[in-house]
Order: sequence, then structure tokens, then C-alpha cells
Amino acid sequence: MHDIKAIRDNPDLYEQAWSAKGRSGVTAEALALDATLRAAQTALQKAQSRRNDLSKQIGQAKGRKDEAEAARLMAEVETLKGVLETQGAIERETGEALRDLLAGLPNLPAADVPAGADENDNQEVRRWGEPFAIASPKDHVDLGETLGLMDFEAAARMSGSRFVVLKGQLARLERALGQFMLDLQTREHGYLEVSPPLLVRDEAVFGTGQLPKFAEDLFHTEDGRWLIPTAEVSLTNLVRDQITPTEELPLRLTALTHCFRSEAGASGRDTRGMIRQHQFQKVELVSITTPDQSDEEHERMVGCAEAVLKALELPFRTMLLCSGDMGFSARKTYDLEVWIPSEGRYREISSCSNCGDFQGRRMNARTKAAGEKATRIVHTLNGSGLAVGRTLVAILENYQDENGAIAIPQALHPYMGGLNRIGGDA
RNA sequence: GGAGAGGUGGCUGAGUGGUCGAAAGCACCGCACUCGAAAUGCGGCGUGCCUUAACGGGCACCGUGGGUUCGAAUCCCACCCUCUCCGCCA
Repeated sequence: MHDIKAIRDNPDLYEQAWSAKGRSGVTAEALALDATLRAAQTALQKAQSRRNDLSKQIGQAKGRKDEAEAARLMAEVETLKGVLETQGAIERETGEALRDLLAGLPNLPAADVPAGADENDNQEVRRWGEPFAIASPKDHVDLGETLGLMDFEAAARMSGSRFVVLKGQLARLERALGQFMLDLQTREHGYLEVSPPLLVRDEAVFGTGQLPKFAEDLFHTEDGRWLIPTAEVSLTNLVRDQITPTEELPLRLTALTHCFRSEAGASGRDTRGMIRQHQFQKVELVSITTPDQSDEEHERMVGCAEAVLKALELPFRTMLLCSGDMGFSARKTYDLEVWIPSEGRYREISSCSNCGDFQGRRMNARTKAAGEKATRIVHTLNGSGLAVGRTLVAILENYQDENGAIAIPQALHPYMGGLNRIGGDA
């Protein structure tokens, strides 16, 4: 959500960004609504002020038993009724229209975000590790099914497409990955572990920006709640409607949760395997900061996500997304892409975004320093640290040997009860 | 699921139609007193919005949204949330 005052101060900047996303003219539309709204507010408040004044006098007149004066005053109030009603209606309707309009407009890219249309315009920032030399690599589906530990058919029978059943050491590997990531982020990077609700209200999903525009991407329950598509929703909403003392910022939160996505717009994409599922686990990182801390925190957060891939010794590259490839709420986003041998390319495994005050304003999350009078909207950041399912895919494919066995990365040995290999002779 | 109670400022808590944005206490801040502190005294102490060059002025907010009324924290309706008892349950 955008600050209408900022739009008023700098209309060209907004118009430029929104027309690039096919919404030319919305800036003028918003400003027109704003002008109407404020005119109505001023007229309404003037009338209300007069009414309050007269009402007070009516009370005093009645106190003196001066019924004639009271009647005269009441008649005068009567003449204000028309203004009160029409201006009140205009204020309500215009305010709502303006809110609805602003709520559907995406965040503006930060100044250092490259302009571009789609993923082809993203910029590689750095690269870590070399893709392993694997002769005719199998994909994770082949590997998992051959091991007898990954079953898409059983999942389809009970749940439909885009689900999977993991068994035995693969189920354990998934669990190990989640634990390992959570431990890394809490112990080494200072994030506070949180176990949040997975079902949330409309307001929560509105706050992070999935509503109102992206309802079809989410699962909705019959009692009117939403399954979270990411723990970003639950973690960020922890500060909704709160004034967090500035001294407590940055607030660093993490959670290992399941995530649920309808993948409505992804028909036909990644239908094979575990890359794109309706349900998957993810360790999420969220930071709540002051406005001046968020850029620095963003770089730090990317480092926290990268640390997981480094610890697992998986080759990856870090991409700075261009303006056209960023999500609705983000002002700047880095994606981490891990090497997937069977596809011979890098694929997204983490996305770290600085949302600026965009989400904070939507959820009325503010901060105030001790002794200060004014509150400020907080900045919010979120990133995956990492997506567990895709990490499992990357491990299977990158650590396979010619016999279809999987080596377990060193860092996970403690979490696998000392097991260092799945399949083969092990 | 059944029955009941309740949501007022950072906290406790008064207020059941009219100078109530809201008593009082606590907490906090400033000043005075003091060598300093405590105690005491005086003053201050919510949020958002509109308007103003500024000083200032105004509107709204007593869980949320509607309604009644000249006027609503107070009356009516709906919803949300919390608590207690019973039932059920991992």
C-alpha cells in the first residue's frame, strides 16, 4: 500500500513505475480521488463542528429549562443535515474507492533495481561453487522412485497432482534439512524461532499483499480462513497493529512451516517432480526494521540464505531481479538459484525481498523510539532460508552417484543419525 | 457444541444519553525543593486525519462495523475477541 501523500509529492515517479506495469493513468485517478476526498472531509468536518457546537448549546438550554431556545437550536441543526449526509457519503465512498485502488497497486522498485521485463533481464550478482561433473545425471524423480522412497502415484491417489509421499530415509532427509536450516538461522544468525499459525484471516493475507489481487493462488477454508502460502504471512503479521519500540529493531524471526499454494497460474509448468507442489516445507526469514536499516538488513539476509547452500556445498548463483520480475510487495529482490544437474541450469531456491514500508502500511505496523513523539511505519523483509523441498531435490541430484545412491552432505550427518549415504550398499 | 460474563488511554479502573477524549490511582517525563536521592508539590503525558507558512484550529477514535438521536463510551443490531463452567478432543 502506498502513502497518498508521497504520491501527491512525487506523482511522476509513481506514474512512471505503474505505467511500466500497464497501469498508466492510475496516478491521476488516485490524485483525483484524493482531492475529492479531502474536499468532502473539510466540508463534513466544518458541518460537524457546527453541529457539535449547537448540540452543546441545546444541552445547556435544556439545563436552564429554556425549551424555546432548545427548539430553535434544534431547528438550526436540522438545516445542516443535508450537508452532513451528502458530504459524509462522498467521504465514505471516495475513501473506499481510493483505498481499493491503492491496495491493488504494486510496490515501486528501488532506485538500484535494473529495469527489465522478465527473468531474462535479471542480473547475476555472484556465483558460488562449480557444478559437479555428473555423467548423464538422473532427475530426482528417477532417483527417488528407484530408491523406492518417493511415491507420486500414491500421493495422486489420495490428493491429486502436485503432491508427493516421501518414505524412509528421504522422509528423514526432509526432516533433517528443516532442522538443520532452523538451527543454522537461530544459532548463527540470531533469528528467533517462531511456531506460528498456518491458517490466517483475510487481514493477515491482505497485510502481506497476497490479497486482494492473488486470492486464486491461495487455499481458502470453509470457515473463511486462508492457508498460508509462506510463513512470511504469519511472521510479518506478528507486528500488525503494533507500535514496536525502535530499540527492539531489527526484529529477526524465523519459522519452519508447511506452505500451501494452489499454483493456479502454473498449469503445465513443472508438473513433474517436487519442484512445484501444492504443499511444501520452508524455513522462512523475516526482519522488521526501521526505514534506515532495511537496505543493510537485506544484504545480511541474503547472506543468511546463502550460508545454507554453502554449508550444504551446493553450487548456486545470486540474482538481482529486474523490475518486471519482482513480486507485488517487493521493492528489491535477490533470488538464490541452485544448480539442478538434470535440467542443466540454475533454479530458484530462495527469494529475499525488501518490501520497504509497503506491507507495514497495509498492516499498520509502526515503531517509535523512546522519548520520540512520532511513529514511523516499519520496513519489512522476507526471505527463504531455504525452501526444504527444492533443497532436497538439489541434494538428490547433485550428490547422486552412477548407481543412483545419494551421498549426504557433511553438515547433515548429525541430523541423519550419522548416515552418510542413501541407497547403494548403505 | 451448550450456558454465562466481559472488552474504556502503557497498566488498574470509574463512568448507563448532554461542557466525557473520558475521573482516580499506578507507571513515565519536565520543573521546584535537596549537596544528591527519596518523599512532597506543580505541570505534562494516546492515535489517526483535515486545515495552516507557522502559532494554532477542527474532525474522528471508549473491541469492529452499522443504526437510533439535535447529541452516544452510555440505547439497538451484527460481527470479532477474551474469560468461566459443562460437553467433546490431539
